[in-house]
This record gives sequence, C-alpha cells and structure tokens, in this order.
Amino acid sequence: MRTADLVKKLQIRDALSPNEVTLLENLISDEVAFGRHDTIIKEGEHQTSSRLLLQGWVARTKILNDGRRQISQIHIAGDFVDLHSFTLKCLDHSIVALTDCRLGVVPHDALRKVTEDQPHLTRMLWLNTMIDAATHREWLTATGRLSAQSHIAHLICELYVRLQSVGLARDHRFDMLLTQEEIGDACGLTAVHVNRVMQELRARELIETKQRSVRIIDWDSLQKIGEFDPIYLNLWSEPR
Amino acid sequence: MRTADLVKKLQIRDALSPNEVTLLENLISDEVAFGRHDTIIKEGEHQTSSRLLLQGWVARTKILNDGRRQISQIHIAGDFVDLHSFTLKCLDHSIVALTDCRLGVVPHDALRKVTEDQPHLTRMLWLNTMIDAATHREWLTATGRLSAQSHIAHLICELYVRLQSVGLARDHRFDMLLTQEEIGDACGLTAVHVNRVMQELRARELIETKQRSVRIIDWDSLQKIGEFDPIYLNLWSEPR
DNA sequence: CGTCTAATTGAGTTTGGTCAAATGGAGTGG
DNA sequence: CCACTCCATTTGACCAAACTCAATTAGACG
Repeated sequence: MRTADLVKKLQIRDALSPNEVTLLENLISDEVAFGRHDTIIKEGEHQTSSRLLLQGWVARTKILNDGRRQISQIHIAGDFVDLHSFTLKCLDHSIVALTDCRLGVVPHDALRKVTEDQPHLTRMLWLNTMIDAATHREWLTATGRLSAQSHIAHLICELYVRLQSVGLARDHRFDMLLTQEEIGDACGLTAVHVNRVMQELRARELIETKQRSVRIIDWDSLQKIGEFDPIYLNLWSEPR
Repeated sequence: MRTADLVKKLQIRDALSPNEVTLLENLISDEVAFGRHDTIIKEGEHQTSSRLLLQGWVARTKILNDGRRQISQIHIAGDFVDLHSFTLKCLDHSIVALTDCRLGVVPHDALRKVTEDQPHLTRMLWLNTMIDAATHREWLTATGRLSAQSHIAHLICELYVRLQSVGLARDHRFDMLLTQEEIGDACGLTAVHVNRVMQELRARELIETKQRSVRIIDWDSLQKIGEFDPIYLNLWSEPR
C-alpha cells in the first residue's frame, strides 16, 4: 500500500478508521518519479494537486538574490511535501529532490471532497501541516539562537527521531542523505563550516560517520548539546 | 463586531458568505485582556480553546536553556494567535503580550463543529494557519541567509504590509510596538546590534523614526535591501 | 526631581565566512 | 586493471559581521 508510511505517521497522532485508511489510499491518482537535484515544484507555480513522498528525500528551498539557498524543510517517506498548496494554491518556495524519489499525486479536488465529507480526516491532514509549521518554528529558533555545533546536533537528532518513528532507522543509525553543502543550506551555514563542526562532533565522540551513514554514539549528550526536545514533532496519540 | 479584522483578513484571500461571517462572530465565547509582558499561553500546556487577537500586539516565543529567546511570529489584530492549538492540542512555544491586548476565546468544540458543517470555512481557517507557516519559512530564510541589515529591513516591510492590509497603517507609516530587544529576538540578533543597524537604516535615509513611530522614506530601496516579496502573505483572492 | 526602561556608545572578542587549493572515493571507459 | 572524471570532503590562511560587557544618555512618567 503506497500510503503505508503516511498512515503510520498519522496513526502515531490519532487512530484512523479502516474507512479513512482506504480513503487515503484512494487519494493518489498518479505516481511520479524524479531524479536527484530535479525540481519537483517551482516557486510561484499554481498548483491543482499535492504530492505525497513515497520514497527518497526531498527539500523545500528558497533562493535568494545572490543565489544563496535556504532549506526550510526536509521530507522523508510518508510526508506530504506540499499539502499546504491545497489552501495556498501557489507556493512561496520550490521543492527539490535530494535523492532519486517517487511521489504520489493527490488532486486538490479529492482533498476538497475530504473536507466536505470527512471532518476527522480533514483535521488529521490539517494536523499534518501544523507539525510542518512546528518544525519551521523549531528550525527558526535553532537558526536564530543556537551555535553551529548545537544546530547540527539538533538536525541530526530530528532526522533520527523522524526516520525512526516511521521505521526507517533504528539503533541510533541512519543514512544521512544530505551533503555537507545541504546541511549548510538547512542550518544557514557554509559547507566549509559544516565540515569543521562535523569533525568536532566526531572528535567529541558524539557521532561516527562512515560515508553517508551516521551512528549516534552518545544520544543523551547529542540531544543535550542540540537542545533537542521532540515535543514539536507531536509524537503522541490524542483525539483530534 | 469583534471579528471585523479577522473577516477583513480572510476576505482578502476569498469571499465569505454572510452566514460564514455570522458563524465566525459566534465562535467567540469569551473575551480576555492581558497586560504588556504577560504570558498568555505557556509552552506545553494542554489547550481546549484558541484565541483571536482583537487588539494589541502579541508574539510567539521560544526560550533556550541559557535564557535567550527567539520570537517566531508577531501577531496583530485579526490574527489567531494559536489556531494551531486546535489540532496540536499542546503548543511547542509560549505566547506573550507585547502590548496590552484583548483576545477573543474560541473553544475547540466550536471549531470542531465548523470542521463538521462548514467545509469552506474550515479551509479558510486552515489557510490562515498556512499563511502563518509561510511566514515562518520566510523568517527562517531571512534568519539563515540575510545580513542583519537586510533582515531588519525585511521585518519592517512585512509589518507595514500586514498592518496596512487590515487598515492599521498607511502612507508608509506605522507604530513600531517592538523594542530593539524584541526586534533582536525576532531576527536572532542582539539588541546592541539591532541598534547599530537601525542607525544605519536611518543614516541611509531608508526609514525615519520618532519615538515608536516608523516612517518608511524609501519603500522601493527598503524592499530591495530586505529582499521583501509579499507573495508569502498570500494577499490575493482565489477560490479556496 | 527621581525612577525606570530603552536606546546608545565604545573597546575588544569570537564565531563563522571567504577564497583557493588539495585530497579522497565512487563510478566509467579503455 | 588502470587512468580519468566528477563530486564531496577537507585543509589553510585570512577576514568580517555580529557578539560581549560595561557604561552612558535620553525619554516618559509619577
């Protein structure tokens, strides 16, 4: 089932009825694939459907006048990469593939129908976008007030918890599919500085990296240094 | 009518029926007042209602371990300060009064009823939270990638456009109800540096300040320096 | 006139940026 | 199997934007 990861993600926050699970699956009208570095959605284009990430990693990015870039969100399987285009219609940022990836296309008409017939499912989708917004606030705080080292520690903690919560990571290990350049774009740092900070994190024996794979050696310290508290990810069940 | 500013804000994005306008007004069960610096909602508390700002300025804030603070959003009349607590139930940040202010209390039960009976109004409220999220992204980009000067220019442009869009400012003038300390907390800067940057903006004759009031002398240049493009505020009408 | 808060100034420091080059690894074609 | 290429990572030397700390000044208010 293509929506398995999404269902898992939502079920962490509140139970879905079998009917709702089926409805979700039927939302997908089409499936599309993109290669690494491809632009999935260009900033400013009018949208008539949203996309659910089925496989791979994707980022939301803004480009500044001088060409510098800010990544405002990193998506993994089970994330809607642009559910917000359902109400906004037109995005303020681009969406790019960080790896080769597959996405399910969900027409806005189908989502509109959900808002007409399925109040609980509507609230769950709304919740999904609210967790994105909470993540934006957390990143803003990290970018505005944390040191580079704390910020990168925070990012590593977040990626691990999110991957782990949908079953894509365990034992404090995961595949880091971001280059140091991309980590810099996510944290508002330069690639050179990211490199130095990562060396420091390894020297302090907080993490270990082998090529693209990361192992968190000392979770408690990493979490503390990154001031990481997963409350913003809303990982508990509650009637919504 | 207490929801006049909210209605104005929503009507910019899509027409509301007379029935919807009435329903909005009836959402408010109660009215509360807070003094400057009061905490309206403390991070982590479970919520059973949301609050609509009727008068004054309010901020969303996160506090770090060492006591430093990040403001993630500034609210003016007509803004829901915590509509996101409807789906999240529990906020990842606090909400504090920047000035004396009045708020309308909207019980989650009433919002739930809206999601059951009023799909269009539901989408409009969802849109409202999506504009908050778009603002978070814009701030994140500004914090991560803009110079202090550009960032503060951007903030001034945003505040002016938002105030102007609900009729609370015109002629490129508005009352800046933030201290330099608070501007720093919003931009991830220290108050001392904000002070120096503001002096620079005045010296370049981009803005003029008299006590708390700001006049934008050269809108085009300020907008350019701040890389301010109001697209993220979604100030156009479209069927939602 | 005294108090309180916010704004301003000065001197010295630090974090992270810039620029340019070197290294390392994975994949490719001969 | 070996050069070659393409990225990404790493290193070094130097720089600058923003921070720190500690005073001082200015306004608003009672």
